[in-house]
Amino acid sequence: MLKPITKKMDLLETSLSLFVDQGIQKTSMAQISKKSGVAVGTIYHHFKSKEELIEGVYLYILDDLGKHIAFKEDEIVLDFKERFSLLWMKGFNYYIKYPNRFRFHDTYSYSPLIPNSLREYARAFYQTAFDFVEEGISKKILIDTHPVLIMRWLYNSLATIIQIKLDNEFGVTDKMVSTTLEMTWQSLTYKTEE
Amino acid sequence: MLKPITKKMDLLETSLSLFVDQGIQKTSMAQISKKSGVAVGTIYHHFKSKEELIEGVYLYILDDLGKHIAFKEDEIVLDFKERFSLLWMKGFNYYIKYPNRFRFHDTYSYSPLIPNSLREYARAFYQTAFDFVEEGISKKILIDTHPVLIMRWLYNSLATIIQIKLDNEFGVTDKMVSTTLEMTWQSLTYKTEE
Amino acid sequence: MLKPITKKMDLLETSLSLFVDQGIQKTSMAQISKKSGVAVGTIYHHFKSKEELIEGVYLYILDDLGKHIAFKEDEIVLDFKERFSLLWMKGFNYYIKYPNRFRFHDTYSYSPLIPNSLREYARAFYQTAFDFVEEGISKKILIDTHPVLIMRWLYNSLATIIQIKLDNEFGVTDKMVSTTLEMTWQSLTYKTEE
Amino acid sequence: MLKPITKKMDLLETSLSLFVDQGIQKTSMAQISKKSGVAVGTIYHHFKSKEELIEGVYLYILDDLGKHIAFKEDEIVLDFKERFSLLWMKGFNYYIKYPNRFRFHDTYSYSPLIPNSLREYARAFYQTAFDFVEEGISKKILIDTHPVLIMRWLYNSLATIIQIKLDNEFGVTDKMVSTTLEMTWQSLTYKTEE
DNA sequence: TATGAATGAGGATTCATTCAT
DNA sequence: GATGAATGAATCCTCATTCAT
Repeated sequence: MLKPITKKMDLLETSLSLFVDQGIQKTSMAQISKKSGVAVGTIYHHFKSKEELIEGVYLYILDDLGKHIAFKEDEIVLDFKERFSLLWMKGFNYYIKYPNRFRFHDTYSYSPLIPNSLREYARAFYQTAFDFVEEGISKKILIDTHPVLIMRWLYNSLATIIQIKLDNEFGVTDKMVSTTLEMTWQSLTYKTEE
Repeated sequence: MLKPITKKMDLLETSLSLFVDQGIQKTSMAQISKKSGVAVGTIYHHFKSKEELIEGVYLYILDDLGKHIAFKEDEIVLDFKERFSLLWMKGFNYYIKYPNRFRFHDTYSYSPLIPNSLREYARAFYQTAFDFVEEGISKKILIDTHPVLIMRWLYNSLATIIQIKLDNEFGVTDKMVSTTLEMTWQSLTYKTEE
Repeated sequence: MLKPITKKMDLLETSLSLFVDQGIQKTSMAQISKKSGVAVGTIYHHFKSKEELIEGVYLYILDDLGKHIAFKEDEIVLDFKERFSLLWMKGFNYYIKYPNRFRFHDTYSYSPLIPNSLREYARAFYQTAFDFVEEGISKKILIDTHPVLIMRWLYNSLATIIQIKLDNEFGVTDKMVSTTLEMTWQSLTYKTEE
Repeated sequence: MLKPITKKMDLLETSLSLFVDQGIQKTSMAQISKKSGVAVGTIYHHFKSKEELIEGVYLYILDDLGKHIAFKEDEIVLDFKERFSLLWMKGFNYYIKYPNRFRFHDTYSYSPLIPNSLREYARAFYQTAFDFVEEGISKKILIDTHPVLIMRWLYNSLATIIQIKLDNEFGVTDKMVSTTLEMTWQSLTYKTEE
């Protein structure tokens, strides 16, 4: 009963890995078939087309990311800054744990290969994070600017340090990670004194 | 005598526009030929392969961006914060003026379609900006962290507001732009509490 | 179960015929596809590239020739001259029966289109004939010279009369064929004057 | 005044060398232009088309070969066997001196790339050799068979030993060369005693 | 004559998708 | 569901030839 789910997951993981390494279009269905050990015809039982497979990968990552960063019950009670740091670190840890997923998001989120309809879906998906941001603004903890700006700023702040870590140009220390988090916090909150 | 340069530029501009609209791989040489009015064979006189054409587009943008953001003589004398704002705004204005160039950089800089050798080249190219960042750090104006982190942070701060503006989700006001610049400055200059 | 073999054979025969009539390079995969009734893509299922198809044709002929000229059990007991004539006539009959195969061998065996690795293979393949030649030399029936010289001489003697017959310049009589065989034998067995 | 002739010769030699190394069709006019240092357009001043260039190479070799093997005045007086050996050795020496010319003849004489009209021409060209062969037959020195058979036999006997020498499989000694000549003579002349 | 940029038809090859088993 | 051979449109690229300079 779990077989089909596993096979679908296998396909998603294999595709993700090939997409990230070679680019989506340079990855042929035959290649995915070969690497995953699933016959070409069988892939088409699970995904109607290559496009649907790409979307599948996109949604799969989005969905899983959502599960990982959602606040648990005991976390909801934390104060805003604590939850802010927690959210950021959860995102960070998730992407570091699954580098391919980060690469995929970072490369294809704005590419023409991802239909706009999916991006709409993603927006809805980020609602929790959105609510969190609006809570910060209304509590006058976060600066008063457009929530979308803050959302993107958050993602890009994460992306900055993760890109560096994955590029592996030099060792990224925990210090640098916490510095980046601090930079993000500093940039989004009011300075109390001159 | 300027003819060939013009033709090459035409090809670069046409390619850029198609690459950004449809994706690099979905853009065929035949399409570029048709839209640019240059025969396929002629494209191959100027660029040995599609790959070289892609690289050409990448380098062309990089080069031109460099010219636009370089400090002029009378700007060198400005104090650090002024030059910081100037540099950021130059980048912002450049990308807003040439949205396709931003889209191209933003989508393909880290894609497998751009060979690593080119990224090396880009790194050397950004040397000026790099020197500027290091000046800030050594003068204790910018926080003491890895210059590469600051460089990427700068690019991503620009990217954040430009993405929003180009996505045209809602009007981006000058206020939001200056807020973003201010966020960037704040994040890079905060004082650690003693 | 024999289907795929048949299809591969069809492709080989069609290719052979086109290669011989128009030259290998002037024969396009599209032409082979059309004449054989096999889709272009399907050809590439059986042969990874045009080059491999060419090699396939070469090896196919070589292999079949080998089967035809091998001595049967009751032939091994014949004396040397009888086996010599038999071998030569088998070669002659084979090539006359399959003129395209002769044309192919004669035109492309030494062309740059056939990789040297294949020629190595062919050499190994001719081992039987080689052994036969060496038997003749060691029995002092054939003149004492390099076996390779004799091997090529044999092939070229065959080629001479077949070329004429296929060029159809004039009727080639059985008499001429036996004369050519006799010439070959004479040239390889003459007695040096003491 | 000799310039154009030289340039034309350069082109012929360059083409010959490329044709032999890579095959005629894989050799592009651009390649010939590059290797010879003659602009593409200029090649077309000397040869109306690639086909004419190929024919030019063919005829150039044929012509030069003719000059080299023609009997000089003092050679005409030699007896038949002496002239026979002389002719054969002239052919041998010529091809060994110009291996590419041999390779070209050997590969393309019967290829579809050489139009039949040229072969007709070649036949006329070989008239001298033809006359010589007929002299031998009518004098009852050469065996009484079709002169064309003897002509081809002669060429193939030469080809045998030259192929081996050029293939460089092993050292070809003078002894082997004279053996091959002797084989040729033995095969074409009557045996006086049983 | 000499040049080489420009042309575009034609060639080899790939690949998403289908379908009979 | 699973398979993978078969398909042919579409892609990148080559190249003989022309022509303006």
